[in-house]
Amino acid sequence: MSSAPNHDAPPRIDRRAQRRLDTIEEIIDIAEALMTEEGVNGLTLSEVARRLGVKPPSLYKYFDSLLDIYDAVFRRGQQANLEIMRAAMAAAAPGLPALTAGLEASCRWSLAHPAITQLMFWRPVPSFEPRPESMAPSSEMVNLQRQALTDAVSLGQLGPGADTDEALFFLSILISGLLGQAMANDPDEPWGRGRFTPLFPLLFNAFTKLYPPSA
Amino acid sequence: MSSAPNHDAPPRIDRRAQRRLDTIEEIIDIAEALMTEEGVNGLTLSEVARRLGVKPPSLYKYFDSLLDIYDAVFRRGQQANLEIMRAAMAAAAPGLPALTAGLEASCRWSLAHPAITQLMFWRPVPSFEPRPESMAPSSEMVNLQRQALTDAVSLGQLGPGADTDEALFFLSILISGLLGQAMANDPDEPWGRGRFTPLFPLLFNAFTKLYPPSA
DNA sequence: GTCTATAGCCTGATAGAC
DNA sequence: GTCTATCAGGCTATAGAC
Repeated sequence: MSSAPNHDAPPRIDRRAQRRLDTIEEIIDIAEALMTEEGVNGLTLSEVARRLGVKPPSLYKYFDSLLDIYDAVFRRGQQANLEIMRAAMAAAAPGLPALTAGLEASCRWSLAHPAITQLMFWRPVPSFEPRPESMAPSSEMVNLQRQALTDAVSLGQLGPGADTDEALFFLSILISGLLGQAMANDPDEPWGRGRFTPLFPLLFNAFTKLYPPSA
Repeated sequence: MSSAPNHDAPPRIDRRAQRRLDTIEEIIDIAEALMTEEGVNGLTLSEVARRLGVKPPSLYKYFDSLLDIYDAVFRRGQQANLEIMRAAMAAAAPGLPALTAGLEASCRWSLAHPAITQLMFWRPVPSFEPRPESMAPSSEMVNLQRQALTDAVSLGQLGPGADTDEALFFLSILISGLLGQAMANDPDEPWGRGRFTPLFPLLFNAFTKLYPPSA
C-alpha cells in the first residue's frame, strides 16, 4: 500500500500482454474455422486478416509466417486432444476401460475438429512440417496408450501380444481408419451416427479377439 | 487399291484423333506427378502447361477447367484400381482368398499412387466433386468385395455376420486406415516394408476372428 | 500495433490472331 | 491447336510512416 501505485495485487500478466494472448488465440480460432470451411489448404493470411478486422501486415506482429499459424493450430490441437484423452482415461478403470474411454473421447474431439485432425493425421500441406515441440503431445498420447495396454495385459484383460509395437500400430490403423472414413464419407454426422462411428465398439471387439487373455 | 488413297486398311481412329488422346493421357500423367510432388492441392494449370511444353490457354482445348483435370485423374485412377483388383481376385480361389488377393493388389497400387489415393479416399480438395460416372468403378469395387464376402460365407470360410454392411464398412476402415497410416508416416517405404503395410495379414486375422466360421 | 504502399510473385480463364 | 495479350484477381511478405 505504501509504494504500490494501485490497490490490487500486481497482475502476473499485465493488461496488454493478456490482450496480446487473446488476439493470438482469436487468430488460431479463425484459422481453424477457415480450414474447416475451405479445406486445410484454404488457410490464407489475407482471409484471416479480413475476419480479424485488420490488414494482413498486422498479423506479422503475432506470427512470423503462414506456416507459423499452421504450427500454432497444430500445437493447440495436439495439446487439446491429449488433455481430453488423459482426462477420460483418468476417469475410467485402469487397463482396457481406460484405453477405450480415452480413445473414444479423443475420437469425439477429433470428429468435432476435422481440420486439425486432417492436419495431424494426413499431412495435406506438404510445405508444413510441425516443429518438434509441437509434436511432443503426440508422443505423450502414445505413451498413455502403451501404458494402458501394459496395464490391460497385467490385469489379464488382454493377452501378452497386446503389449507390443505391433498392437499399438494396429490400434492406430483402427482409429485413424474410423476417423478418416467418417470424416470423408459422413462429414455431417455427429459421433454415434452415420455408417462408421457406431462401429467403434466393434473395433475393440476385434482388437480383443486378436489378443485374447490367456485365461 | 482402286479408289483407296493408301494401301493400309483405314484406321478406326485417325492419326489426329489418336494424337489428341495421347495428349490427354499425357496431361493426366503430368497432373498426377504434380499432385504427388506438391500435394493434391498443388495441381495448377500453369505448371501442367509448363511441363507439357505449351502455354496455359492451350490446355483449354483438352479440358474445360482445372476441376475437369482433377476429375480425369480421379476417373482414370478409379478405373485402374478396379481393374487391378478384379484381375487379382479372378486369379485366386473364390471367397476369402479372392478377397485378400484383391485387396492386397489394390493396396499395392494405392501405395504406388498416393496422390490419387488421397484424392479418392480423403477428399482434400473441397471444391472438387467427382462426376457420378467417375464414381461408378467405386461401386463396382464394393460389389466385388461384397460378392467375395458372400462366397466366403457360403464356403464356410467366414461366419454369417461377414456378409453384412457392417462387415464391409469395417473392412473399409481396416484398409483405409492401413493406407492412411502408411502414406502419412512411412511415405517412402514400399509395400511390405515400414511399420504398417507388414500388418496387412494381421488385418485379415482380426477380421476372421471377428466373424469366425461356425464350424 | 496499426496502417499505406508496394514488390514480386502466383493463379484461372478468355479474346482473338494465325 | 497453337500462340500473344490481357483481365481480374489472388497471395506472402517487407518497408516505413504514424
